[in-house]
Order: sequence, then C-alpha cells, then structure tokens
Amino acid sequence: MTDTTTTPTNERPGSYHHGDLPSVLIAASADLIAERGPHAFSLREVARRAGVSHAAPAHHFGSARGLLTAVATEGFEFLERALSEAYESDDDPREQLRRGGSAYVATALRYPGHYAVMFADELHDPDDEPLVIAGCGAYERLLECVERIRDQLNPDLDVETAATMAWATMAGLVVLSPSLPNVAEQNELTFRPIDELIERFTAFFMEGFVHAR
Amino acid sequence: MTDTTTTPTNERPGSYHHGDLPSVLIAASADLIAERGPHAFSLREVARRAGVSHAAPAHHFGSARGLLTAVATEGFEFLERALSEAYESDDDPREQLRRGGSAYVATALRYPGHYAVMFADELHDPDDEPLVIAGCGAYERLLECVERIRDQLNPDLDVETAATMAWATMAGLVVLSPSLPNVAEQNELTFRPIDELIERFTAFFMEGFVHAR
DNA sequence: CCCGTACACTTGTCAGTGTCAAGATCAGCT
DNA sequence: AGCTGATCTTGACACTGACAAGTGTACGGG
Repeated sequence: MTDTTTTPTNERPGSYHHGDLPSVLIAASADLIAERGPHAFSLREVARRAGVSHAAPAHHFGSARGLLTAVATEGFEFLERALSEAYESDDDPREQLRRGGSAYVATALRYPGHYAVMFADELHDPDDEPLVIAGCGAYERLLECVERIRDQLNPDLDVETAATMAWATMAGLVVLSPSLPNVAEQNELTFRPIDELIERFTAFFMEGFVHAR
Repeated sequence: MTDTTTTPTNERPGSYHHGDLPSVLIAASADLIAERGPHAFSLREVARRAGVSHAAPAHHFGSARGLLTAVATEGFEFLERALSEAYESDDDPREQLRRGGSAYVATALRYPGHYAVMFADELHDPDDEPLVIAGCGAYERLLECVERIRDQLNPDLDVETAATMAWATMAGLVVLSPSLPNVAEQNELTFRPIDELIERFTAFFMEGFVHAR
C-alpha cells in the first residue's frame, strides 16, 4: 500500500475511469520491483495490483519500457530532492558532502524499486527527455556541492572529476551493499554498517579533494 | 577415431551429443546479454544460438537462474585473473592499485554480459557455492593489494574499509560509464575517458590512504 | 556381438508474458 | 441531445520458463 505523489489522488471506486492511473501504476511498479526484482516486473502483474485490465498500462506508457522509464524518472526526482535537503541542512561543505552521500545511499535503499531501474539502460529509454532532465538535475545538485568545496577549500580542484568520483563511490556502495555482509562473513572480517563506511569514505574524499592538484 | 581425451572441447558436428554444451551455453548467454541486455535473455534464445532444443539448457543448469549463476561465476573468475595479472605487472603498490582498477573496469566492459549478472542478486543464486568462492577469490586479490599498501605506506590504514571503497568506486564507475558521455554533453563539460578518471581516482585514493588515521 | 543402463537431449504441453487491434464506456463540450 | 476524444477492456498472437515424458547415444559387461 503506497501513497502516490502529492497530486490529489482521485480514487473513484465504482468509476470506469480510474482517476490517476499513471501514478498508481508507477507506484505499483516500484513496489513490485522492490519486492521481487526487476526480472519479476510484468505489465500484467502491475495491472493486477492496480485493479485494471492487463492492457491498461500500455495505454498510458506505450510499453513496459515506457513505464519503467517513468519509474526511473521519479527515482531521479526523489534523489535530487534528497540531495537538496541534505545540502540545505548544513553550511560546511565537508558536512554537506557527507550528508549528501548518506542521503544518496539512503534514497537508493529506501526506493529500491526505483533505483534498480535508474541506471539499467536496457530497462528504460536513456534518451527519454524527462528522464534525462531528472537525471541531470540530480547531478547538478552534486556538482554545486563540489563547487562549494572548490571555492572554500581548494581552488585547483577539478570539480567534474571529483563529482564523478563521489557519485561513482556512492553508486558502487549501493551495488555492493547486499554483498557486504556476505563478504565480511566469508573473510571473517567485521561487518561495518553503511553509514560508517560513508563517513570514512567522505574523510578519504576530503583528504584527496583538499590536496588534489 | 573418437579421441577420448579428457579435455571436453570436442565439437562433434553430426553427433547427437554436443561435446561441451554447458560452456557453449554459458558463452551464448553472455553474448546474448551483452548484445541485448539481461531482460532479453531467454533460455530458448540461448538454446537456439547453441543449435539445440529449447529444453536442453535446463537439463544442464536446472533453470534460467542456474545458467545465469554459472555466467556470473565465470565473470568473477575472469575478474580474479585480471586482477592477478595487473598486480604481478608491477612492484609499486600504488601502481598496482591503479592497474588493478583499470583492469577491473576493463574486464567489466570487455565482458558486459558476465558483469551485468555478477551483482544482480535477482538474476543469479547468491548462495551458490562456486559463485561465492569465485567472488571471494576476486575480493581477496584486492585485499592483498591494499594490505601491501598498508605495509609499505601507512600501518594505520583500515584495510577492509579501503578495499571496500576501492571496489565500490570501480563498480560505481562501471555503472555510470554509459551515462558519462551523456552527462558531460548535457552539462557542457568535457568528457574524460575512463582510464583518465581511474588515474585521477587512484591519486585521490592514495592521498586518503596515506593520510588516513 | 549384443544388451542394458546411464546420460544427453528432444518433444509436447502448460500457464504466463508483451504487444497489437478492435470494441466498450465515460467526461465534457457545443 | 449528440458528438468527440480519451480511458479502459476484450480478444488474439507469438513468445517465454518449467515440467513430464519420450528418444537417441555412448559405454561397459556378458
């Protein structure tokens, strides 16, 4: 049971028209993927969960890929919002970077259904305009944060490279997160919770950011 | 006539028995996924490419998931071999780390069909023993490299965290690699080739590794 | 030489899937 | 009231994974 977006959800029970079927379908898709993985996603199962006929989703989104593209777009919007809030919550750019990283991973783990689609080029349409706009929006938030680090800590910092590295590390951390407990167990090492890793990672970053040429 | 050598690479054209169907199926699966993505993978298409009936793959691997697990296992074996070779090619642990990172990304991009499955828990069986062994093997190579860095450069280095960070960054870089050109174009920035990024990343790492408490 | 067994693979079938075409239903406007 | 267009349903087709049962092949012991 997921609440849809902020738009007024006119659920009209007995009505032929659904009210706001597209956003209900997006939410149902994200739930389904979160529960059973992207491979278990199916238009018919989504339609079933939304209580509509099997072909209704295709009417709004054209195809399975179209629906997943919409899910990915919403995911990037969530991410941009989470980064904005993290950056607003403190003035120190170091702390901003740390909170942003934490927010990135938290968002990915909180919306696993969205995140699973966001970087899977075969599942969505990488050229879809709303998707590209949403993705760039999130990236620009990060870029601004790194620019503040450059302005206040190291004018020689290559903003683009640093931003790519920060994003890549967080993205990699999300990819590895399910495996981390297993790996720690197999190698008889202590398992570190993700937030602790992020904190240490940020310290590493800062060391490199401040001294980078 | 029929050479009964234990090596199973005997393609016997007119034969009923295929010779070495399992490895042919693994290769066909990797090719198919590399060409058309994991969602386009199907046992029947793989069987078609291998020239066998639609149910032959299931006989050897049990299910689609079983076949993909074998693909992932082979991918980790490739990765471990690539890391080993990279580490053997130089004595300086800094240079080893750089070459290892380069080898990681190169392997992922060279075997995209394998890599796409290796970290997708819903596509393979995470508890499959050969898979776990292969995955841990690759991780141990990296761990050894970071241990050498600790021994020679910074005895206080937390090996586990550093290794996780290195792996996460490379994994994230692979995830982002298809998007990087788009992002650079959208934001009117210069696109940096991946090897250049890796080089800069390694410099960042070292700064953090050497100074980390 | 021949037979029987174990394995490798095929054939057939089932429910479930995405997509398309055509039909049904409804909201809103003139 | 009637028309129009958007929303959703129904039906069909080729495709999929999994299962059951059958067929072909190799190989070792008589």
